[in-house]
Amino acid sequence: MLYAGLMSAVPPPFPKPEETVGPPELLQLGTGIEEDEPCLRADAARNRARLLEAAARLVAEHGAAAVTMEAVAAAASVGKGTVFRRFGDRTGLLMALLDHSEKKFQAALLGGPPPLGPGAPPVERLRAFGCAMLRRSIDELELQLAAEPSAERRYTSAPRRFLRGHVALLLRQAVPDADSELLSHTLLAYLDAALVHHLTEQCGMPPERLRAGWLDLVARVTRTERPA
Amino acid sequence: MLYAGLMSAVPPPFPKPEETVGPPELLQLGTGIEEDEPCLRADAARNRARLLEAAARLVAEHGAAAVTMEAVAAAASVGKGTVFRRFGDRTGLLMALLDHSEKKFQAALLGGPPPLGPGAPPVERLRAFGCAMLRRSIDELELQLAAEPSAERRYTSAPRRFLRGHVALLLRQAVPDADSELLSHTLLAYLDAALVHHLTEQCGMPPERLRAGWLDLVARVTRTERPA
DNA sequence: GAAGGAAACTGGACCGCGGTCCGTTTGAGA
DNA sequence: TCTCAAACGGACCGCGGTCCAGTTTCCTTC
Repeated sequence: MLYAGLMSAVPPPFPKPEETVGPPELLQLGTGIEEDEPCLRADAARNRARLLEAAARLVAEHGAAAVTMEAVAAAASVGKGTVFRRFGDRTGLLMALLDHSEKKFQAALLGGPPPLGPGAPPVERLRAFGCAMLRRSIDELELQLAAEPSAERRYTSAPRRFLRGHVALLLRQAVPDADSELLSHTLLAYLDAALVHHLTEQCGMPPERLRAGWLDLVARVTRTERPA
Repeated sequence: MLYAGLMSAVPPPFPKPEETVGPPELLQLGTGIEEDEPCLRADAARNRARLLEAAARLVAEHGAAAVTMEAVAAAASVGKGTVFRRFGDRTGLLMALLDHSEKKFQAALLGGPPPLGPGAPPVERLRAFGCAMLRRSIDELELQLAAEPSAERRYTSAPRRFLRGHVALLLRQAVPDADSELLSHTLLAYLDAALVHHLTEQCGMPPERLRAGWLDLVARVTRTERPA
């Protein structure tokens, strides 16, 4: 019984931190550029903005490892408890930092021009999706790595669920006979930030090879031919 | 400069903790059942054994979350520094706990009976490999999850490198025209402990479906037909 | 527009754990 | 027996995360 309390999901001390993106499976696109969470008290909104700005500055100046909760709180002239109340934990803060580019990407998938957005055949959209993800991963590698949730929560974060839903949707159209839910996990795994980091930084693979690998993978999984 | 020292790989305070398995890419099979690391002073070997036994007991009695370095040290009547000297960090300790089953699995791959071991056609060996991995993941889920290294080291741990080498080898035989290095990462990702945990525990998928998904994935990747 | 009260927010003391350091002890070869 | 590298152990540090007493905001009611 010594450690009994450690394992159960205890209710958080404050109501609820913040969800990075709309809860269920598909987000509703807003006006396009809205920044603040809707219902936030004036002081809370101000502190939230200051915290994000301070965190971004720390990342830019000292790298993601310098983003300790205490440092961010101090840099924003705010108490430590406030940071946790707003973002839940360190991962939540880092994910909030990535949220802007995340939202933009989701908008491009849902309403942007083809082949990334709707209008192109599904296999082509899959190809474009992977290439865009690889670009994004390479650009924001450090932050994406630092923001990686613990193993238990890795597959339940809102952005992840959205991406998976998107890929599964395209797969259902492209290969109706397959278990598109499982296949979508496989495809997304190829684009995982940690893997991309390993291959590019630690193995020295050129991004071009990763891109070619993605096109090949899509071709095999959908049993189509690789594009010319 | 405030955090300059945090990012570089500092030399460890003691010579070198311990590698879970032979360094390069392929392990050399020993007599089959050797337990201790070769050159270890008597007191060190004794403490190592006591630590592993204490850790295993803690896992069995209170779950992997109860395996804190301090608790293990105390349970083994040993200093905290000793635990770190022997195993490097928490991940190292947990991986050492998994080492026995790991070694057995590697032996089965290298010298066991087909289709897991050599002798069967490569595609068939791939199928068997995945099913065996799924079984193992499901059995040791908690420990495997707890032992997951940080994102930076996830793809460089010795067991991981071995498994990847094995899959890449089979892929080279089965689909010589593909980028088997990249494909092997994709296949291994399907068998990742965290994903298996998510699908079985959080989504409630029956293991049978995962197994079918693996067979389908292998078929697509190798451009073969699913077995009867 | 003033008053008042509940809900939300704040901030810093506090805790436990992973990881490091360094003075002390011990075991094995000469 | 002597010597010294190796191993030991516990004090120490920084960080993520929690708690709670005090403060602020906003909404309702007059």
